[in-house]
Amino acid sequence: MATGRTHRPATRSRGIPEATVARLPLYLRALTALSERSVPTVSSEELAAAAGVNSAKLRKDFSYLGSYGTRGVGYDVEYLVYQISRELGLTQDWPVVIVGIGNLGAALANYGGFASRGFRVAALIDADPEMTGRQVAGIPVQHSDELEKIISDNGVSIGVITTPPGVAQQVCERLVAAGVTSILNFAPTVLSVPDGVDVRKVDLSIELQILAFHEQRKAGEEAAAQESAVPAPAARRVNTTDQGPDGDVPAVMPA
Amino acid sequence: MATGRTHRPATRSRGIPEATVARLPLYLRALTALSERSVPTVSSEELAAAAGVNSAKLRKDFSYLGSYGTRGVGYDVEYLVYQISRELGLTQDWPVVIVGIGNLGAALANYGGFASRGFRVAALIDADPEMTGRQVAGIPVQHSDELEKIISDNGVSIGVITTPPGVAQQVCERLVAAGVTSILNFAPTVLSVPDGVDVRKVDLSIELQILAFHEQRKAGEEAAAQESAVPAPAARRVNTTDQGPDGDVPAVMPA
DNA sequence: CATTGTGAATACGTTCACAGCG
DNA sequence: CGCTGTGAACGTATTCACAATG
Repeated sequence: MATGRTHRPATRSRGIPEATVARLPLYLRALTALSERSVPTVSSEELAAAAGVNSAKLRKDFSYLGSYGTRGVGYDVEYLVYQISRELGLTQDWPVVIVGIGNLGAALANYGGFASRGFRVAALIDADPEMTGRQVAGIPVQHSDELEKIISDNGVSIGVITTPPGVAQQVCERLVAAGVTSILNFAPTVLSVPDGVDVRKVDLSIELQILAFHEQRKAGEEAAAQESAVPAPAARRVNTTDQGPDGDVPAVMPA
Repeated sequence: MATGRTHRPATRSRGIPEATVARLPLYLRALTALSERSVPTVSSEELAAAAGVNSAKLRKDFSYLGSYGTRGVGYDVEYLVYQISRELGLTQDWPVVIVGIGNLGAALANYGGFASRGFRVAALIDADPEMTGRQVAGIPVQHSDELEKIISDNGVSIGVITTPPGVAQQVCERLVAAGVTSILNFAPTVLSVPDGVDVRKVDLSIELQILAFHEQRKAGEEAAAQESAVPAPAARRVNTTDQGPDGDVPAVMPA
């Protein structure tokens, strides 16, 4: 078992850069909105603004898909929607299982944007017999004993893990053994999966910590800004390493 | 208003690379687990395995923080926990508000990993008068009329948006106007924020689409692999891509 | 002639490989 | 002697800037 690698590293494939792939859904969302407003064409500049990127990046991204634009004009909205959908594999149906129907699992089951775009919640699975048989978002919760059967009966290849961290690895292994090859992990754990299985993680706590880092830095800069009377043009002093008197002993807090 | 930039681009600062910052929480989590098991020291190799990265990357990351290891031995667990916590700004308390107490907001409010690590849910805010006054995770839900007052009374600088996409931008603007400078956005929208405000987004739909892309590619590779006579080892039935001879016109689906 | 598509330049991130050191 | 810390090499991503073109 390889340790939680996320993507095939070497595989040259047909080579759409990973960073580009990660932005395609963003473009698609912006394009879908335009499509709904019946906008026929859009320039790279406009679309980029709607997607929150810059236009050079967007054009480069699209260049990996092929030449779908018209010089002097822009891109045909419907056509691009289709091309990106196809590239992302959204023209087919993806049955998905959610394992762990606590607050978060239930929230995801109810999430509307799930059902759209070719993703279909094929089953909700929970280990708690209390949950079994209940309906969440109109879908019955099934017991985890059924996991393997559900996966194979429905041809599920994408699994979502919303269990407590303690059982996530174990659930992951069962999913993979049953045939799942893509996992979206909401549990705060590093999952180990065999080669060929993709894992993506969503981790609230990590996101907050990253924000805290930048927040702290901002505070440092402000403090520095006060120091000079004349507004220093670019006197960025940055939270210089001195963290007060001296870093003596920790004050560790629990996980 | 700048369009949803996520981080200061130019700012040279003291330069811990963004990629490194994003991994620090991962190291911290692994270290905390070791600390709980009273492991005194750990090598870069071991810690890297626990965090799901390779050891060269980990050592390089730590080198940006300073030289906290001992050659021939490894890293002192407690000391590293402290140094990373400090670097991330987790030695201080971060009051956080969650706006939009639907399924997801409630899930986050209940999320345990939230309260640990210096983050404290200072308030839950919802626009629905029905919700107001109810308790979620032991915290009373307050009406969004109070938003500005709550932010300033509690010195909140981090806001979490779990509203429907339609109101996310508007909520974002109120948060920013009230003094929030870091936003974690769960709504599937691009947020526009002024310079100096950080936005991070968590987007289920995007993650699934990225997985679908790779999943689709795997299917394609298999098909190719079949061409050779030898029985493909893991003949996973994969919902094969070909949606007909050629993609003629779209079949656009709603957002 | 506005806008795409893309080489070339730059910036950022990862990995290698080994000198330095406890 | 084992493991860290880090320059140098490599690879990936972003941005620039402009020639190509409908």
